Amino acid sequence: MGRKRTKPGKIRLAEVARLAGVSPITASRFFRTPEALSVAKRVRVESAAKELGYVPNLAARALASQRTEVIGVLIPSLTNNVFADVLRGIYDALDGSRYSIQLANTRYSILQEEKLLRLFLAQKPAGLIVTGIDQTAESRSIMESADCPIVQIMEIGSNPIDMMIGFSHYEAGRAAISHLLAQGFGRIGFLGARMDPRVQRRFEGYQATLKQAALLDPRLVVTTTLPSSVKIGGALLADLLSKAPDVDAVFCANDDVALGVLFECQRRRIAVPDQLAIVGFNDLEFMEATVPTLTSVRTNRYEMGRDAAVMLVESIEGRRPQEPIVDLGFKVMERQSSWPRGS
Amino acid sequence: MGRKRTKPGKIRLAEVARLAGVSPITASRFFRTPEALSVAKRVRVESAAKELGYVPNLAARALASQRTEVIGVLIPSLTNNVFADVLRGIYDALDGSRYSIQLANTRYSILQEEKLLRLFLAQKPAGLIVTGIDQTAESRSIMESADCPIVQIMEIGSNPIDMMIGFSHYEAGRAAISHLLAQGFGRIGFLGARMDPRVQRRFEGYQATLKQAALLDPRLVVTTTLPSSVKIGGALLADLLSKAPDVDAVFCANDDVALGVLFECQRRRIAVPDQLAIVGFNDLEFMEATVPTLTSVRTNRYEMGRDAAVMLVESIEGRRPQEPIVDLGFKVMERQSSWPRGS
DNA sequence: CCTTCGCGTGGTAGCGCTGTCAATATTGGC
DNA sequence: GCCAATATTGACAGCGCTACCACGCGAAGG
Repeated sequence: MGRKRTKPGKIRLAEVARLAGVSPITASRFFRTPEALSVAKRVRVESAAKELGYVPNLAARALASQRTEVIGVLIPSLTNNVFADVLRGIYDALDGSRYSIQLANTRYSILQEEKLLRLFLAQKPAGLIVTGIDQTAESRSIMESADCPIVQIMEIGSNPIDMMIGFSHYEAGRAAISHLLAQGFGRIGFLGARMDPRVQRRFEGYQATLKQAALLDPRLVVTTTLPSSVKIGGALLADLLSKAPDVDAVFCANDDVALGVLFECQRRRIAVPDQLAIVGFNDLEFMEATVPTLTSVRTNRYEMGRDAAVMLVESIEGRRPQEPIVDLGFKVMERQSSWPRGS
Repeated sequence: MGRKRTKPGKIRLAEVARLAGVSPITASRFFRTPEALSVAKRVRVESAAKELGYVPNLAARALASQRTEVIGVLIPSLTNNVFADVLRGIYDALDGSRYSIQLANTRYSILQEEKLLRLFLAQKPAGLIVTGIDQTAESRSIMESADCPIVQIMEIGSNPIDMMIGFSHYEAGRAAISHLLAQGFGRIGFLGARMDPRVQRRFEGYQATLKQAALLDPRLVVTTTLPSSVKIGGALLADLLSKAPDVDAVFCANDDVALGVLFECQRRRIAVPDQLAIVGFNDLEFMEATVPTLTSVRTNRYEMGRDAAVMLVESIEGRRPQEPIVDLGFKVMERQSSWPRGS
């Protein structure tokens, strides 16, 4: 019958309470709502906990309170630099807080995302950060009925599940093309890898802007579903040049691709920007170190992660932000690779 | 007195057991040691669980069993591509397994690492993956008394805490320099950023090899504690050229730095490799896409993460690997940037 | 002086699961 | 056909913490 599992060396909350001369529940409150204790007891419990080296048992806490202090984070890729920055923002914001992070990788699959969502929500996280706005209908309904705050990151749209922080990839795509048009380029190609929903929307911005200028030409578009990489950038450019040798500028949906394009130009002795202008996307660190420096659309990835985490925590703790949708914007960083023709 | 907290909609193990017509403990065993059940009951419990959509409560399981199925991972940086690959290996290996990952970032601080170690171990993880072999004495003793398997990754050394997987950065540094010597270069510089312990050991390999060849010259060494980046690569080269204009090759402790060096060469119209050879480290994806292609030391990062996770799981489940130290080696990828002089 | 209020504190009873060990079915050996 | 050995199953009592409620007390109000 039963067992004697209690290890003698184990320091439990009860021991702390005993040493402090209070009831266990009072000691418990010290760790959750210290302001509810009288100053005297607060000090007593604090020193007792310190003396015993007490560390709360999170499993017991989770079981008793029916919730955890875990924030689930779903991102599509661990390799993509873009998400590394977002993650850094999230980790920095949550560093030193009571919350811990549970990270999972959807591999750009909304079905995988749905599966992970079920897995996460079953453990009652304190909050959730998910990437993008293209969840399955099923995922949406799971999240809508979840009883924790949720922040969608990377993009903004019109109907958030709960909260949202990001920017419009469509408008960013438009801005990139408007910049090239303003610089005097007219045969503007599009090179896209992966073609995930966000790349698609940049592409839509590209299309809309060129259509408006009556300069849209499907022969100028080369895409692949392969992941973006420097190498693929070279291949995409090679493909584009064979289809449309008169192209005078390319908008690359990723900076990796833009870097690959730059090297392909070097390989083929195509002058940048005189023969071909290049615009990338995300403004990764290397874009201002290349020769020539590469124009790119800067996105605030670190801030996105950081602010998403802050919004989430505020919301968890009952201080819901006024505005559920935060537009972090973007900025076209104009560099040498898109200098006006013949300047 | 007490409370009625039991939500009616909640599906617990007891419900599954009732529907399956078995005792709760038998249902419990189905999820842990299904082979211990008779086939008939196994089927009954399985279909009952499916019908009810039962999801185990991990907090309760952790509390009752006094252990978790969480694998803690401590890495120094979220930004560095190198760790992204390692992480991908870990996540891939653990995908679909019962284990979940708890990731934390030490920011290259062994004190921060010690703090995180305490935090992690207090929650009784199933296993731990830590980066490198340079823990504090305190950290080491904490880990040695932990009752879970631990894998140190990225490097190998002589006295593992438990298990180890990586390669010798010292030997890798030696190999890079031996390659340059073999190609006929003699004034070989070293450019290092961050100067974390692993970079230090590559540097030691550099020094030892050049000393042996009587070609070591402290003026050829330029380092910074700033994080590695493409931009810093250019700055380091500029610094090196001002101190030692006769340098004919550089070994960059990171590929980012190597890329920055390449661009700085383009900026200064220094021919690579005719005037300056370049060798990088890690063999990131872009190294074979540059113009000229860049020589680098390939390290098996994905495999390192993957195999570390596999070793850990095997060990957790009682199948300790024969050999606690796994050397994954490295390979000098010889490319255009280190072609022999005048070839 | 008594009532009302709210603060600070404590008692009790679980949260949902599993370790231990005993009890029962099943098998094989002679 | 009987007994020991093995395979299955179940009862019980927690794991360490917190939700709920109750209670005592001093201050404010009448």
